Amino acid sequence: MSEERMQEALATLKSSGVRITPQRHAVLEYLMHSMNHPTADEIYKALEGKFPNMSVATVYNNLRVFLDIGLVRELTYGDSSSRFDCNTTEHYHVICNSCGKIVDFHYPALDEVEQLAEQVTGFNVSHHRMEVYGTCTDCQENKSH
Amino acid sequence: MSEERMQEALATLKSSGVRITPQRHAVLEYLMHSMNHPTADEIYKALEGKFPNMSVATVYNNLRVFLDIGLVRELTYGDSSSRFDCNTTEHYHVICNSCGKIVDFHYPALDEVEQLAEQVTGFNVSHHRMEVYGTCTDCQENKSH
DNA sequence: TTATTACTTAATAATCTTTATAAATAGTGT
DNA sequence: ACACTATTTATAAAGATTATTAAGTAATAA
Repeated sequence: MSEERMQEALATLKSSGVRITPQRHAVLEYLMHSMNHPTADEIYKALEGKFPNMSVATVYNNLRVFLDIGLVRELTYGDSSSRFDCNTTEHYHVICNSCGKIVDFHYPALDEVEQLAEQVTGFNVSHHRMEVYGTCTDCQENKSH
Repeated sequence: MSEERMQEALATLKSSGVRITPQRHAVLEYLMHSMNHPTADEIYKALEGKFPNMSVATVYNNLRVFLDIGLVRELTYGDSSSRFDCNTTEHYHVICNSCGKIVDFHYPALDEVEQLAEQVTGFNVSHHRMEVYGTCTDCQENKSH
């Protein structure tokens, strides 16, 4: 299942004329298989074992390549570092105010919002993003103690 | 009109036991009267003339105070620095992919999304945010040349 | 196969935003 | 006016990201 997506992504890269290097492959693979929207640093740390000499810049470079092609999305929240999400299926995020946990949340796309925004502002709308904030179950329990 | 909001904000500060210093007053005033969701640095630069010795830290300190009291909201987008919005009336933002312009967009609050998110994830939901992205009218024109 | 070229990596420095620290200053209540 | 404490200032420090440059590596053509 996620193998398919991986093959598809590799094909997209190839057709965009992007070389598939071992480091690039590893970053993409990590993104594909990770469910927690990692930061650049988390990716870097996770691949340290496999690529002891890899530079942080390489992670950033490759993330930018993926971003440009549209393979991944960059998510910026209040905290200092960006997170990267390669889940291309439409979904929203629910974020814990207290521990920062991010949970995927499926909801029918809000097309009518985009349409109204276009009418009201004259923008040529491309997409939207939404996040819901709250306290996750773990943090709710911790607080009650 | 915005004078009322200013008075109201000052009252909120006072009742929270926060001192109203000239610098603090100026930062708040600038936020209140600015319509373009400024960054901390923009605020700093704008007040440089009036307060030649003001420190950047002062801007950040005051912004945090305002955030804690709930007078302003912090907006984090893809670009490097946070923006600050003191418009407390509920609204969403439409952001230009090309020039970064931010336009306010009024739409009935998506309460049902919050409710469903609560049910599905078990979170105790506090709020949500949404941004619509696209190309603004100016950038559409520029592209067509 | 070899050479050429362009792309990619790695190492490092630099930049930029934001936060921490400590001393000086200024508000506020008495 | 005095004392107490919050706030400002100046500076340094931290952290994330980008720029730079030299070295390495894949793709392509001769």
